Amino acid sequence: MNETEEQLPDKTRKPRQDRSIKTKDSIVQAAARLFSEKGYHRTNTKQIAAAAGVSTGSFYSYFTDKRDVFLDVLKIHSQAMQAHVDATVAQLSAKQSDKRVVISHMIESLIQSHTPYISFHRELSLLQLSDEVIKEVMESQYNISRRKTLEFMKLSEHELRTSDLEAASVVVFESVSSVVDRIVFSGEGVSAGRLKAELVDMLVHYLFGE
Amino acid sequence: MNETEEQLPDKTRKPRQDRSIKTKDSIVQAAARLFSEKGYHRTNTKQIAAAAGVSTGSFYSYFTDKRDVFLDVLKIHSQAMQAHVDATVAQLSAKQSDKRVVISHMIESLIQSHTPYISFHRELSLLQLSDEVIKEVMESQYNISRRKTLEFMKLSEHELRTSDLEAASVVVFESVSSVVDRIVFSGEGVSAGRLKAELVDMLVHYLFGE
Amino acid sequence: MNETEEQLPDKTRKPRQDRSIKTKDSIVQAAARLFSEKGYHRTNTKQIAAAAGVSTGSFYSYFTDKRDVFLDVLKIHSQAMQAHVDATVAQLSAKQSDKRVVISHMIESLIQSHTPYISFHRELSLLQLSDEVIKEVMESQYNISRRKTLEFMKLSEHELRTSDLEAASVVVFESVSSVVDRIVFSGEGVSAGRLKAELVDMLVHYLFGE
Amino acid sequence: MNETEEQLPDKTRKPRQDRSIKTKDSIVQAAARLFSEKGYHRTNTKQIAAAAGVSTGSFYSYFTDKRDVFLDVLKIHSQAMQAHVDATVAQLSAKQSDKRVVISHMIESLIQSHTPYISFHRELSLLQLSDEVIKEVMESQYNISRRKTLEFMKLSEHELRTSDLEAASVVVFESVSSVVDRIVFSGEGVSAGRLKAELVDMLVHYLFGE
DNA sequence: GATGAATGAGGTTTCATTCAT
DNA sequence: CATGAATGAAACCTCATTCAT
Repeated sequence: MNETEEQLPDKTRKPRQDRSIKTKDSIVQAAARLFSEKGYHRTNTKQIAAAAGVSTGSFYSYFTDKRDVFLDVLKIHSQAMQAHVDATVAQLSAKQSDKRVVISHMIESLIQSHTPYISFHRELSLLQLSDEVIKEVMESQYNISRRKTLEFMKLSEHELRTSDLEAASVVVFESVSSVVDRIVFSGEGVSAGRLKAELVDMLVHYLFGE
Repeated sequence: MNETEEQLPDKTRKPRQDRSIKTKDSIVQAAARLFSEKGYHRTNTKQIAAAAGVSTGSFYSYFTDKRDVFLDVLKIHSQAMQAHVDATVAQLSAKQSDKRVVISHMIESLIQSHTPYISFHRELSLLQLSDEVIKEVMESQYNISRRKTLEFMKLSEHELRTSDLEAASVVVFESVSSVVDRIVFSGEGVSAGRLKAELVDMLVHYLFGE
Repeated sequence: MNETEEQLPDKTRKPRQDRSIKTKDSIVQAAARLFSEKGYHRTNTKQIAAAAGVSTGSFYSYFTDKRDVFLDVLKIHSQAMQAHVDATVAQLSAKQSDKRVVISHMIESLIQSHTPYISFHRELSLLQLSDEVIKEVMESQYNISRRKTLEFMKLSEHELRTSDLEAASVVVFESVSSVVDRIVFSGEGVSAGRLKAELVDMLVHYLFGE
Repeated sequence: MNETEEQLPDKTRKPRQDRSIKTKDSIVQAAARLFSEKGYHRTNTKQIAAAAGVSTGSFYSYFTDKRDVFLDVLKIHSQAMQAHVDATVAQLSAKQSDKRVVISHMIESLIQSHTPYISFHRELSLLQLSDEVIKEVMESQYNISRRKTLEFMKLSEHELRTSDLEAASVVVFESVSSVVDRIVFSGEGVSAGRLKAELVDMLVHYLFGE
């Protein structure tokens, strides 16, 4: 977990052959699963290698270190998430449904895309602290999401109550994220349906005032 | 060489002398600081002991392990937080100010009480995953906070738009927590004032519809 | 931070390569020597590793802990001992020599096989106390030896004075073991030859009455 | 566990007052019990002090170190044992019973005196290895016992078969000790009665030839 | 290339002993 | 004197990483 990045001649293999790509992918998959299940620190490289069906030696020919896989897992996770949300947005915009339905779908989609990564997500907040690169990736992640939220809101700009769209997008994004987190993470307590209903209600009233 | 654990006769010291109490306290303080600064996993017991100005041996006569101090830090942190919020609530109720002001003060208070623990808070979500005891402490923490939110809302029950107070309290609590987190955590980006203003606006419209 | 132990995925290494087998063996050898020289408690894993010419890490990839090597040393020691005795028995039976000579050879053989492990042997009685597994290994060890004594006696069953062969085999085994121990262990005092002569005399008179 | 004894000005208290004597005694008692139960190495000074109802500080004003109590325990143990045997001898000699009965009583007496120290006894063999002083105490112990055995045998010298009394006394002592150990130590297997019967039989035939 | 054995720094934990109160 | 808190050396053990085969 170096913070000061030096430029070493890159020793890791750039997969060009099919088999190689598959191997690298299986390592990332294995790592993603283990990180989700047990967290970054309680997962060791030997376990990742074993779960991916390769030797520890091989692990290190695909990744410089443990943090390196983590970064890959992070990227893949982000892409999957963004893609899912993009798809949903595209679908929704086309249909031009009423606000309440749009927001409701949006949230449902977020719950879907969140679910596979429940605990991985938690991990991020921790590592973020201690690693500049991860911090940046996360930051950019956040910004992309926030900007998307912003753009999504701009589609209905003339109908919005607030004039500070920037701040509003943060508030909306955070609120949605945290409630979705709670829905996905804790099975117990208040039901998902009720929480979602209230969240939608809150956003509609906040944004459109009606 | 024992396999079947017999009774452990002399475990962690229960402070009898004043000096002892002070030592234990200084260890908790040091741990709290280090956990906040560097995170749980990047802090080791030797560092905690050193920061508290005691030997590693002392550390282990007050706590069985790192997790054990963590639990104490967690409790103290929670108590401080709850106390701060309680004080704010008490003050606000007395003044009977208008909704917007009340919520605004409330959020300000949360920001204040959150600030000292910025990163410690992040840590929690991670550790929660893998430790049943911590999970329980956190869960109970969350429930206390949620119930307080609920009670706070009930003070104005007849004015509220929603009928599902339970779900509403979760949504409100999560939204406030996450936005406050963002305000406290990231110095950059949209200013605290603007975020707070939008958050207040969202809550007022959601809860009181006006 | 786990409380409920999950499956331990990657415990001690099972030697697959030749090198690995050699390493494991050299650790056992080193441990055997050190345990004999200094006793179990005064030998630590670092010393064992160093004596075996490997790192502490290697030690722990072959054995879970010190007790674990001890068990291996114990097994190897026992096997060597049994083999030595078996060889002697085989040789003696063939020759059909007179009782006094047979017993004398037998004891001589025991002295030979005992010698390399003088103090290691002492250690056993202690550790036995506190470790169920070691207790069992020792118990089974003892039973094998006792049964062999019994079988050896049965070869001359019709000539024996006693009718309680079971009890007799215990008494014979214990007497022989302890006197052999004394012969091997303490260089000083009464000479080995004289002790052996008396031991033989005692057994002959006890068993065959003449 | 120093091997080279230096002459330090003795800091430990020489108990002159009653209370002091009682305290020292209770520490030795506690230590004896714990050593027997868990062995020397698994018993720590804190436990001994606690079991004796004193502070660790007090422990060190009565004994220079852990080994020091051990030595005391050892001495007391020996004395008790010798006394018990002496008493038995005195009683037996008076009665002038027949050989078989005498030996039988003797062994019974040894079993009685052994029982309270079963495992403590095992411990000795280990520590012996690494501590010169303990070695000497044990050696002298052994010699006293052996000499007593010798003297006991001399009472019937004219009836004995052997001419090498010295060697015979060793063989007798070792045989008796080990079989008694087995009787006391392992409750399972062949019954005490049968073992004792065979032991007596062996000794009688060996010593008196009949 | 792939393998898995080896490394060793760094973390955790214990406990005999000292010493301030 | 008694107390028990404090000490720290020394043991234990882990795991990211390297390297011989």
